[in-house]
Amino acid sequence: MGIASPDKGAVASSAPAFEDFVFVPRSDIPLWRQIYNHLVQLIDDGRLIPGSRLPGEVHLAEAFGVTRITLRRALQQMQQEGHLTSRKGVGVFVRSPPSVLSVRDGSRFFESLRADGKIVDTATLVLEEEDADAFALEQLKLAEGSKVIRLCRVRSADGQPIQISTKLFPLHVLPDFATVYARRQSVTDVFVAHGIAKYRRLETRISGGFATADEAKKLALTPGTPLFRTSSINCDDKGHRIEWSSGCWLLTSVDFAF
Amino acid sequence: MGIASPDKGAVASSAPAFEDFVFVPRSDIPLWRQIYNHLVQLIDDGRLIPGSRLPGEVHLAEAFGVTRITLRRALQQMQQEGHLTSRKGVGVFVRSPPSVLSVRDGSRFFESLRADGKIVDTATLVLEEEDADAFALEQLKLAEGSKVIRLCRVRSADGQPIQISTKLFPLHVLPDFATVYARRQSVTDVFVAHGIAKYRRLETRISGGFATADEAKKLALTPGTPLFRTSSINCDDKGHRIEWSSGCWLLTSVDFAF
DNA sequence: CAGTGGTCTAGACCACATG
DNA sequence: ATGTGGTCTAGACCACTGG
Repeated sequence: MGIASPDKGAVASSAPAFEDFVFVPRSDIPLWRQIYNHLVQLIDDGRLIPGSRLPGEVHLAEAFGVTRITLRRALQQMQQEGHLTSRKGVGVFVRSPPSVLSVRDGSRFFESLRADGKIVDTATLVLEEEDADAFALEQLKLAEGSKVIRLCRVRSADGQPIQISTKLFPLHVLPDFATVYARRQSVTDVFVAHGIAKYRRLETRISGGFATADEAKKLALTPGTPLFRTSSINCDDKGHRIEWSSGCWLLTSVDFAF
Repeated sequence: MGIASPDKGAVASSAPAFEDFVFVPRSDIPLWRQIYNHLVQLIDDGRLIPGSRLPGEVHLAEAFGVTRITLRRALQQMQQEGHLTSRKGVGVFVRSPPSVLSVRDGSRFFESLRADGKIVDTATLVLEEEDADAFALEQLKLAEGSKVIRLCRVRSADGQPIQISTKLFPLHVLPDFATVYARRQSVTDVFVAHGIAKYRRLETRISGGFATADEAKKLALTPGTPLFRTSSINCDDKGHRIEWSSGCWLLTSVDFAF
């Protein structure tokens, strides 16, 4: 499986997926669409696995017998749909999302993922205290001059990042956030450690958008790729707001259910 | 029909938006991106209004001083984001969605739209009785051999279609569906006419996808444009399922809130 | 340094919709 | 018949990444 490890040198051009393969162009379907279909098929069949590198565009174009521009039309479509990512000067990589995962109330995503046998990983990008700005004050209904905790994370399944999130918490409610979180890496555990055993969703919002350069980088996507944007507010059983959260999800990876 | 009369009058080539306009290319940003920014600006400023036609690609390319391919790169990006639609042999049309609208429980969308002063329109595409297939039986928990009513609609705001939906109803619960609906054009009124004053949402699902050729046509979009897909089930106060509904929404037009 | 993807040019032919 | 958008070719130069 030469293409499995991109760092090991051997690119997919020497892999079975692009050797002795037959590509018989038809005339009733655009060439780029046929190439697109062919590549999607390779991914669906598991002959191209997520994280692996494709042959260079020049080689691929030659293999399909088309111009580089025509080939790029196919790759571009696949990037828009989240199947591929490209890194300038490096190559094009398979970025196929691990099918669709269901999210019941926007909270316990990763249990269902683990149940599917996926290897789940959470990376903490930012964890800091700061003065609440106007937006934070409004969302968490805090008094002027309050401090908040900001937490930014990336979550991956099988090594493919599928969500980034930013959360804000009122510091005065969760004074030991940093300590507990450092030990457990779990927001729920932080709540429990502060005596908040139950909390409920006050509001959930879901909208759509397109990846900014920064989001694209963190999600290993091409800028402009469509994605879900969610934001939500949690409060404790007395109705006090204890968490504001916003996140970006791969459009093709999530299925929200309520 | 869908688009706000593109046939009427002069095209935008003779409109102020493309006369005496200055376009000074910079070297640190891709040309196509600068053209994209320029066009988006024109739409945001209201100098290009939804439904109007752009000058031909050849003329536009000349106006910007670039190749047609470079111009098309900009148009393509705008199509992906739902700002433009193209019709082969006809032209490119402004398809900017009427900002973002909030949907509280996935049901009373259009009141908020009307409150915004939008002109709302619902067109019925299909209304027929049919034998329930396996999927319909499962979703509505019907007995083998039941009949259902199928209703397909397109909803528009200010002449721009923003949603298509397909609904299934159990015929035996709503025997007078066709008659009442023909008179009122409202599903809620049909429920009321059958003694169902209150109903509740059993389940809502939201996922993402890309417009098929058929969906693209009905929504006046380019195939492959990203969109929301929703499906939901309503039941009466006794828990009997009375409606299964699925729909497609413009990604940039909706903001779901729960 | 060599190889990669990103951008751009200057042509061309086609299918399609409209008058 | 004309003009439109959709597709495709055959080149070219650049910025970036990696060894």
